[in-house]
Amino acid sequence: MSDHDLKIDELIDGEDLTEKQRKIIISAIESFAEKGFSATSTSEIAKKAGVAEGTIFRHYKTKKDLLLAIVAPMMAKFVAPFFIKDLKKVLDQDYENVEDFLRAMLENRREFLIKNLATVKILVQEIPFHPELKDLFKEHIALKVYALFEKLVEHYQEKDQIIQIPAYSVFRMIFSSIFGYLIARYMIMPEADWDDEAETERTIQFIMHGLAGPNSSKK
Amino acid sequence: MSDHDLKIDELIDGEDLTEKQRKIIISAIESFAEKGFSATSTSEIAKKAGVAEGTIFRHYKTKKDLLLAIVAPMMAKFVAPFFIKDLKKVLDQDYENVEDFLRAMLENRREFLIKNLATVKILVQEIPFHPELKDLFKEHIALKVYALFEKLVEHYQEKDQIIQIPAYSVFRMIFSSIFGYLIARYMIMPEADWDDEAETERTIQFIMHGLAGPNSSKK
Amino acid sequence: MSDHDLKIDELIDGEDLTEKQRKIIISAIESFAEKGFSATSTSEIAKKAGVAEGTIFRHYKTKKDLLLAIVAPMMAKFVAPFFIKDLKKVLDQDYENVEDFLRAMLENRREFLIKNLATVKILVQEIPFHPELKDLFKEHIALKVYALFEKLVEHYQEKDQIIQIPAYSVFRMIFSSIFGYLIARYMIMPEADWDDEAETERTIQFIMHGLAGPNSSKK
Amino acid sequence: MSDHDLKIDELIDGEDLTEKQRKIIISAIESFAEKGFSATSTSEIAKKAGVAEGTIFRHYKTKKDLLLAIVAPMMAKFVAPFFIKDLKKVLDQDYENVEDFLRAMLENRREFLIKNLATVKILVQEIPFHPELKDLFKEHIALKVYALFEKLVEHYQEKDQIIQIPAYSVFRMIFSSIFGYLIARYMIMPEADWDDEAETERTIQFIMHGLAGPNSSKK
DNA sequence: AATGAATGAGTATTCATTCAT
DNA sequence: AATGAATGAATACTCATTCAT
Repeated sequence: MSDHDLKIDELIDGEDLTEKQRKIIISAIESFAEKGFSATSTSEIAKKAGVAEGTIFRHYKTKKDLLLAIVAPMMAKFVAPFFIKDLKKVLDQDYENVEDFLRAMLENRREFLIKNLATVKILVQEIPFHPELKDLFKEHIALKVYALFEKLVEHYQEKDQIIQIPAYSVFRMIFSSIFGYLIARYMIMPEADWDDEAETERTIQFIMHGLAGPNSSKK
Repeated sequence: MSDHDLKIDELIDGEDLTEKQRKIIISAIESFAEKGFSATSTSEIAKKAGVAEGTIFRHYKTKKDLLLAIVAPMMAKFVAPFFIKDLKKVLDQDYENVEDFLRAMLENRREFLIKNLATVKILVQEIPFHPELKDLFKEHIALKVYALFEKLVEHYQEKDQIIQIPAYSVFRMIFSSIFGYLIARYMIMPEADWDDEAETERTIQFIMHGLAGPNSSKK
Repeated sequence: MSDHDLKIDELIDGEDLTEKQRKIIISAIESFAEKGFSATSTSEIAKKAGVAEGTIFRHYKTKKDLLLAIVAPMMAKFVAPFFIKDLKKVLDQDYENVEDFLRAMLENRREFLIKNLATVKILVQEIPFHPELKDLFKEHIALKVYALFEKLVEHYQEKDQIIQIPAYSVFRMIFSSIFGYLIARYMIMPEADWDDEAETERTIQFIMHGLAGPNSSKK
Repeated sequence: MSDHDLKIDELIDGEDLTEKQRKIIISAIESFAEKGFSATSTSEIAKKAGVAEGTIFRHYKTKKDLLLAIVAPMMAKFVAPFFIKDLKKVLDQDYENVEDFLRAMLENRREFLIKNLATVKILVQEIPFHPELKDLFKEHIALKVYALFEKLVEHYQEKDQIIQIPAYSVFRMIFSSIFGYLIARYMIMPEADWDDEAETERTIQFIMHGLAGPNSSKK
């Protein structure tokens, strides 16, 4: 189910990193997530990674390069593949109805979030301050993901499973609901006592009925 | 409709601020929103405000105090009043159905966002890094707003306008949908060409049907 | 016995000081003694004195003027008078022998020290860094005190109570012994359990025998 | 005679210091001695040493650490060894009488002072403001030096060369007299025209007779 | 006489980055 | 590849002093 998600290690090992490089990346992820990019000093990262300050700059020309080295592959390797694989399944009738698709997507994103919590935090927090990140994000999400998603919506709209509203509105609503849930669950109130199964189901049903429109009970 | 929202100026003038103090606050809001709290230097704020750097510290003992002076009153003065006033209206039958209430709330928050865009950006971006902010937020939202909201949900659930699921789930879904919309509209893609009226309506309908559940067409 | 020593208050009231001025001086003495002149900030003094920062500078043009206002009168008013009065007594045969003179001087300086501990501390600590202070000190000690002291030594040398060595050597030895005692007693180890009477006597005897020379037992 | 005293250079080279570190220490000693610790700025030290200001903080985490790096080894390496070596000589009958011991000690401390004048000045001036320094000093002087000194006094008291008064009184008197002399000679009035040989002799004789008591001529 | 807001130079310390080893 | 000493600009914050009220 989540075989298309890689572990952090895989992310990092993907390119041939030295042991030191791995330690630097891991330390940087921890610190960036905890205190923010610009509140984290390179000397702090070096200390936590157990390497000399100079070593960081041997591998990453600037501190910002280090940030990009953490955040860019996440966008490149993980966001896109998911939708591409899953869209195929939808079109190939693997998911006969929206509900199954939503459930699959939610669980898939949940696993991704759990594995990449820190990195996602960094991404979300730093995007507003770094135009390059914004551009990277737009490129990956807007052009690759959203384009596919649009077809998917049309697919279900033809089957009358989704109300006739613009695809971008559907996208926004699904996105808001699923990520609203995951963010609350894993980033805002991870310490609360969640009944994951029930909450997931409610979220799916909320989206389902919301998108089905007034004739939802006809089904 | 939005007479209970104050302008930034009012916020700032609320307490007797000197002219210099006002300039400092305004400059700080601008810079914090644009580059983030810790990437903004006090010398930069001073320069932009046209005051000496020392002047900042005469009024705000630390840079963090300056942040709190910006963010704290927003939570104290704006978040709470809205719900308290509107809840009354609901219980006094001013809003006979959920739909009217949601619409009022969405418009009210929209106006608030438009007026306080920068400050809200700062709040959202800095909350993860400052436990005091998190605490302030919890205190205001969780204790004051959420408690009232719960009653409201029960009120509509008794009238069968909302499906029988836990209030916190309802809260999360409404919150996700409305703020998902507003954030996309004003913070992520403000430059896009939005049909506000239609989009608002779709969002309201999405929530309405989502919360009405399978029997929504009965109505 | 100590009627020629004035209290701090008198020192301060000597010149007509306003209430605020008095508080400033007292606060400054405390802080200068505790942390040193240059480690003490004027704002700190103002706070401790309960006055506005500007008030200090209304009375004392600079921080250094404040230091001088504390230290200068002590030298002017206290160091000189003592010796002048006591020298007269010696020459008038009030003290027939060295011993009585030494005892009187030690007790007199002890009282002075106890009353002006903080101010003396400041004087001692700051003299090395302020040439004006050094000059003031030399003027008072070297020219007034030492000159008189020289006569006194000669007086006792003529009476064969003091060995025939240069007056400045005698001065140095007496000074070292008495102030060595008082400094140890009141500044270095004030918390120790001192038998003042015995220790005073030992010090006097030490000086007496030291200055009497090899024939001291003849007496 | 003074082979157990090391030069500043040795002090500094003792631990492996880089060239820059040496320059920093030397500049700091000069400035601290001249203007006092807290009136000396790190930028001033850096400039005088010809290094970047940051370099100071690479080697000494804080300005105070720099002070301790200067003052602590002086206490550790120089104060203790002297007495230990010399005490042995006394007990081994190398110094048959007090006079020889005093003379040796005075000359030894004189050489030490001449070589370490600036550092001693710093120590003396800063001790009142830094409890850690006071503690270090007490540890070295009180526990190591004084304890040995006590035995020495008893040794001579048994031989009837020193009057029967408490060892701490003897200690104080010798200390006052010798350091009173050295301080006057090298720190207060170094510019005066001193006849060192005669003055030393007078000081020794003063102590000798002072401690011998009334029966001093019996000898 | 007294205030306290305002200043700009200065403070100790940290920063990201470079470079010789 | 890795180090860590070295840097100089930047950092948040403090300073003594001025001045309009």
